[in-house]
Amino acid sequence: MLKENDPAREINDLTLPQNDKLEELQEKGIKLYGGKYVRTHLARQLIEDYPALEGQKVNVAGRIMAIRGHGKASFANLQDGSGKIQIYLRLKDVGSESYQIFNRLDVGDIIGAEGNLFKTRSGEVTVAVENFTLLAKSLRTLPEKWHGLRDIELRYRQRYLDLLVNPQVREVFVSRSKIIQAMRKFLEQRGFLEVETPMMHLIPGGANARPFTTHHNALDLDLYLRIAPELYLKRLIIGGLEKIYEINRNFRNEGISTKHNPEFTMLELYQAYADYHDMLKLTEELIYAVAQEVPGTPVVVFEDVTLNLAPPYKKISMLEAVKQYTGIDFSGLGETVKARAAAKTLNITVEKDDSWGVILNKVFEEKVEANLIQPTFILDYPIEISPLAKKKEDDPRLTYRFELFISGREIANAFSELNDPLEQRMRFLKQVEKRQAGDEEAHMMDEDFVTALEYGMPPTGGLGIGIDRLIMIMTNSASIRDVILFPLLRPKE
RNA sequence: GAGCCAUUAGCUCAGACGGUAGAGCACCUGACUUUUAAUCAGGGUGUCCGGGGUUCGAGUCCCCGAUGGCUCACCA
Repeated sequence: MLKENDPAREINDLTLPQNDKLEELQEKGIKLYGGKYVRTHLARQLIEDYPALEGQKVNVAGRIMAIRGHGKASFANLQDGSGKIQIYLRLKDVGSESYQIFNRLDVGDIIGAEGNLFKTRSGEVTVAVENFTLLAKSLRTLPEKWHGLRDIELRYRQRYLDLLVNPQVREVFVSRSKIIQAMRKFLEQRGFLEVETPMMHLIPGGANARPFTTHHNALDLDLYLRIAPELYLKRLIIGGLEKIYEINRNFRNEGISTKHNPEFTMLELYQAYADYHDMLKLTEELIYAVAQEVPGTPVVVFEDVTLNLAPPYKKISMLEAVKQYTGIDFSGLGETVKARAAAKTLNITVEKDDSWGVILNKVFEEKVEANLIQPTFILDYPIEISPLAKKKEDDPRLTYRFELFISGREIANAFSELNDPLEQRMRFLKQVEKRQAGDEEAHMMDEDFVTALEYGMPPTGGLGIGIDRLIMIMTNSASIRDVILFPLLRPKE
C-alpha cells in the first residue's frame, strides 16, 4: 500500500488512463526516454525550402501536438522550436508493430521521425514517416489545443505550458530577447563596454526603495540585494571606464502590480564628459533604434493608443508641465508654505515636512504623469528627490535630471551626475535625516562611494531604462508579468 | 496593505428559483489509407478552491480562510 504522499502514488493517480499504455510500451521494449536525436531539418525549413527538399529523406523531432488517426494511416503535427510540421504514417510503410506503438502515443509525447518529404492532396508539406523514435513520454495531458491555456494563474505558474500552447506568448519572449539584443548592439556600436557589478550590496543605494536582505554565512555578514547598480557603475567611471553599461536585475522589496515585479531588469549606462542633454539624445536614439528592429517600426499600438517612438520627443520642464496641467506656476512659489497651499487647492495631500520640491513632484505625479502618453521628457527635477544628480547652476532648487514618460509610465531616468564629493556627502546626510525620520526608502550614507568621488569623477551623464516596461510597450503587453517569464507569485499552498 | 471580481473534469467553459453535477477538446473502446479543430458509434474520468454555518436538502445562500485578476496605495 502506497503512503498518502508517496510520489509514486501521485504518478499512478495522474496517469491512470495512460498507465496501461506505459506498461504496454515497456513490455515491447520501447524506451520511454531516449537520448540524442540528430535532426536534419527544422519544421520551418521543411516548409520554406519545400521545392528543394521535395522527395528528400529528412529527420525531424518535436512534440506531438495533434494526432489524427485514420485506421491504417495516421497524421500528426510535430512542433519544434521553429514551428510545426505534419507527419504521415502508414501501416504499410512502418510495419504493424511500429504502427501499433504509434497508436499508443499521446499528444504531448516527443518523438523523432524519419521519412521523405511530400505534399498532401490539400497541399500541406508532410513527412511520410518510415521510422520514428520515442524521445520523451508525457505523463500529463497538455492543455486544450483550440482555446490554449487561458487561466492566468496557471500560465504564470506553469509558463512552459503557456509557451507550448500559446504561440503569441512565445512571440513576446522572442521579442524580448531581440529587443535586449538590439540594445546591446546599439551600445556596442557607440563604444559602450558592458560590465557586471555586484548584486549583493553592503549599502543599498542608487535609488529610493526598500531592499531585500540576505546573509553571507562565512563572513557572517548581512547584505542587501541591490536596488540599483548606480553607485558601482560610477565607481567604474572614476576608474577610467568612460562609457559603460549594465543590463541586469534590480530587486525592490515593494508591492506587486501590473507595472511592478520585485525583480526587474534595468539598463543603466554612464558616459564620462557628457551631461543629461547627451543622455536625452541617446535615449531617443536608442529607443528608436530598438523599435526599428523589434517590432520593426517606431509606430506601435499600446493599450489601444498609437504611439510614435520616432524622435524628437516632446521636452518640457517639470515646472512648465505642472503649470500647463494645473495652471499653477510653482516657480514663483518660492516658499514652501505657498507651495503647500497651492497643492491643497489641487486636493493633493502633503505631509508636514514636505518641502517645495517634494510638493512640486507630488503635484506632477498626480496631475501630469498620467497625461504623458506620447513619449515626453520631463526635465529639471527638484533637488530633494534627486540626491545623486547635479544641481542646476541657474536654479539650485532643481537638478539636471529628466525622466521619459510613455503611456503615462516612467520609462527612463537620467541626470548629469553629481561629482562634487563634498556636496554628495551633504546630500547623503540629508537622506540619512529623512531615514531617521522614518523614510525607509531614503538613502543610507555611503562613505565608500564618497571616498571614490573624492578621487575625482569626471562630469558624467547617467541613464537608466526600465527594460520590462519598454518591452511591454513594444509588445503591447498589459502586465509586466506578461514580459517576465517567471513573475513572482505567492506559493500555491 | 484596502476594495471589487473569479475559482466546477487534465484544459476551455455552462450550470434560473436551493432539489441526484453538464458540454466541447483531451482520454478510453471500436470503425476508417491524404487528414488538418478529421469524421462516425459508444464511454464521464469530479474534494464544484478549503473550512464552518443556515436548511429536510448547498456548486448555488451566509461567515472565515487560500490563491489569482483588476483598481487603489507604495514604487521603476
